Amino acid sequence: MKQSKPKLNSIQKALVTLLAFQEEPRTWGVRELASHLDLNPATVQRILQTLKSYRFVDQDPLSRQYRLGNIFFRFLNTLQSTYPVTKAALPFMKQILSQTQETVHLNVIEDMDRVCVENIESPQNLRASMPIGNRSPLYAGASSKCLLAFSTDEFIESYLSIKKLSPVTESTISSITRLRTELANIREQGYAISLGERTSGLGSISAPILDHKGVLLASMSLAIPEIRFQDPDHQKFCLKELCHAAHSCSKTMGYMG
Amino acid sequence: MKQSKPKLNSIQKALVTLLAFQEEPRTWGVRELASHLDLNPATVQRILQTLKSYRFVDQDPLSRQYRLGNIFFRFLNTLQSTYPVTKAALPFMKQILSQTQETVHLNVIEDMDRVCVENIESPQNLRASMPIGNRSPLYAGASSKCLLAFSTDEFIESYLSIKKLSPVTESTISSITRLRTELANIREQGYAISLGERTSGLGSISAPILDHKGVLLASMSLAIPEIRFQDPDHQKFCLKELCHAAHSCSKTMGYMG
DNA sequence: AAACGTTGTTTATTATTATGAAACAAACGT
DNA sequence: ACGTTTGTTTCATAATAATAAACAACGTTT
Repeated sequence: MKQSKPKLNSIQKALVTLLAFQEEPRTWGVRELASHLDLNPATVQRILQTLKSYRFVDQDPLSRQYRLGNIFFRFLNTLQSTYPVTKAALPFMKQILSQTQETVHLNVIEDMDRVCVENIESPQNLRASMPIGNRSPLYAGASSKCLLAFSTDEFIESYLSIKKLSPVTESTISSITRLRTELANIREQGYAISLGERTSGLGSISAPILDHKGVLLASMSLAIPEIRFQDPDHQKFCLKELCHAAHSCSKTMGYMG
Repeated sequence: MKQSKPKLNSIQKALVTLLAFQEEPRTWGVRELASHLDLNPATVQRILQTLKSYRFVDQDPLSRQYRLGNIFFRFLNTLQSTYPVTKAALPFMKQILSQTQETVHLNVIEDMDRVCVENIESPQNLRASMPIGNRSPLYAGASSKCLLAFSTDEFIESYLSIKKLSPVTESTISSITRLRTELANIREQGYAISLGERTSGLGSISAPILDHKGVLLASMSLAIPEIRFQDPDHQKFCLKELCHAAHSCSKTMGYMG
């Protein structure tokens, strides 16, 4: 439910309509969606028809309900070739996988959240999963904290002033002062570590990828099941390899630290 | 360059603008894009500003050029949870991976092309890659041919009447009559096999996933480097496991063959 | 340095365009 | 057979987007 009337133009209405499909329920009827967005059903109807004709949405012939069109799968291709980080990081990620045998993933900040933009899953039977598109708040998990820690001070401050630290699991950091010292630590040591902050039983190590100006581009991370995460030798090895790879990748992006 | 004036409304113009980012070059200036789409620069300017405010596009602060916004990464998440096939197929794909150690991928038809919607890469050093969003024509490669073979006759006919069989590699099928007999074969035996039709040195096996009405939902495929593909035992084993898994998945989707 | 040719962006007017209440049609549940 | 819901279409009206032209900010060339 949108509050009041912010007077959207037709394109904005179309985009808001598309965004609605990211929420639950992920299929909508015309009137249902119209009242959710506080728009006229006829308007939503016409918008959906237009979106449908360009395959941005699909309509189930039976239920007549609308859902997101799989044209979006195609944009993924474009994204990955448009963003230089992803392409640059992939070989390093493969290298880490073959060395550590753990799930590697790459994350960026998108609208004050962490979003996974690339991944390679561990071949082991017990492995962590981290699908592309996966999202979490910037205070939960190593990848998230690493991204936040290496952001600009302005961003960190605005983030901390806006966001409430609502716990994701029982291990999630819930105090702002604890988060601040944690971020300082991460900047100091150059990597982030967490266990079960986002998913219970899942450990994670993360290091930043920086560009020629030292500006944060992404975080490269390993997601490791707790049972292997708690083996000190394995953790130490993973940490060393990850930091090395992330640093090499940063150098590829022009960073000279 | 668009021909003539099909009189698009504003939403259509916005969608066409988004679609332009799938083409090369993948970053656009306002005037450049305007002349490409045969639209007024001011119009494109306003559209881009709107798209930018919703993060459907990003603007490079330095070059002022526009590129696709990584909000699209998020839609991927939604897609994969919206389409029941993807969710249903994943466990079977993992199973095949652990049995065959080869890259598994899932494909659907999108606007007369094959598009990869899910994948798990082989852990081996020599492995085939098949990223999500990857696209190919429906006549090149096992996954593509399998999708086409199990489509409706109407679709096949309209496809063959519209598309030209332009070779992707030197092994690509380039004769319509040969393609027809190939499709009949695939329907007969229930799976498709190819070697180097889309990528030289890459073999592929594919089987369809059907719903309760026997309608095609997707094709599940193995992508195998030629050196292992040409081991008859390995190929036979992969084929058996893939067909078994695809059939089990079809049953999950309600198919009773 | 000055003139030029590019950009991206803004402005103001006109006419096209989207809008929304109501009507319609089809499906479902009772 | 009824009422209720759905998706969809209609059409007069009002709001919106389109357009050409001007503006501002760079780079390059003269």
